[in-house]
Amino acid sequence: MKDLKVVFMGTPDFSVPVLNALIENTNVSLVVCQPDKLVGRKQILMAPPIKKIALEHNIKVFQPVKIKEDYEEIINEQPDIIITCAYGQIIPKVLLDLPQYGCINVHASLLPKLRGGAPIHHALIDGYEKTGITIMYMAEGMDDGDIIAQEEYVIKKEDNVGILHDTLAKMGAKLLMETLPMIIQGSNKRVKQNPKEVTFAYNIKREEEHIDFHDSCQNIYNKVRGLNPWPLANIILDGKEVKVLECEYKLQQTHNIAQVCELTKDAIGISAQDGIVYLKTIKPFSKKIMTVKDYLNGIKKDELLNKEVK
RNA sequence: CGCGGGAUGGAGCAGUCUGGUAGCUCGUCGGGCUCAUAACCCGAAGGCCGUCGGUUCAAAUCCGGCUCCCGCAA
Repeated sequence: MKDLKVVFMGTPDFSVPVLNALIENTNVSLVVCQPDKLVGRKQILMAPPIKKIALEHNIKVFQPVKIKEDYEEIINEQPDIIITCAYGQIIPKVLLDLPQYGCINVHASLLPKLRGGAPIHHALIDGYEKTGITIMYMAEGMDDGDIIAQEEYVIKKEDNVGILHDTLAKMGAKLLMETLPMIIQGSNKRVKQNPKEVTFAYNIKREEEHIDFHDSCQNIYNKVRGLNPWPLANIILDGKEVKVLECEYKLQQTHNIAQVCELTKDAIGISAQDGIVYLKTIKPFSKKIMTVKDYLNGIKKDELLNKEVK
């Protein structure tokens, strides 16, 4: 496959293993990613992870603001195949029809489940038992193209976004490499998505990061791990925003929902709809991430008990 | 100059307004109690209070410069 001329389109860390695998096994002639972004308090211009990899390998980089209007450079490249993975923009039809082997996407879910930009987060937040990787042909709609191959991953209780992200990223690179030869030979499967099974995984909105303790323990637990390590679930504790990184829970009868109902040596217990959620690792306002054990060392416990949590 | 929070033994904090002995909850080490312990009791070590300068008889504390960390907004 060394002579296969590939245009790769991707942006964040998730697409790094895929790009690395492609660089190793094919001829990646152009990398397309989102423009550099201003990040942080100091508004430093940061290049996407994919761009750094490309530059290290002396591969051309193209960063159109709107791929919909600005795609000449890709057409001029005359790729045999276009491979995308978490690129972040809808690819125009002109490009979909361009390469002889088509446009292939690596998506982090078992399509047609979890179409959209945040499939890893939603797999956890929405309580899926399994998720995985889909290799697919791209179509004009969002993640609605025909499926070529899938690999399943059974979600473990202790998984969070960080673990799932890294696992699926590697799985995606591996599955793509296994599937690619078949695509070139034309021996691959091609299955339409069942419209009845479609679910969506839209990007996380700010208000979705907040925990409502009137919810069930299981849902709260899923939200906490489904937002860790980024962007983190938050609560208002004693009037200040606190981010929650890790928690446990115990199902039992509760009254006075959304109150600090129990303080142990290393956890803050908050009553939820069907039990108590124990905060284990948090990030208090303006502070660094710390265990609740450390946090409790620095406060007066009587003042926290029975406080309302929003 | 976008808005705000912060820096104090190894950890998390109080003390700063109102200048005058370095405090609290842990951890560590030693000893005791106990069948035993992450429990309890006794004891110890460990700090240039972020940094540089100023005011003062005296600065963690007041004034000014700087560095670094965190959240929001983008």
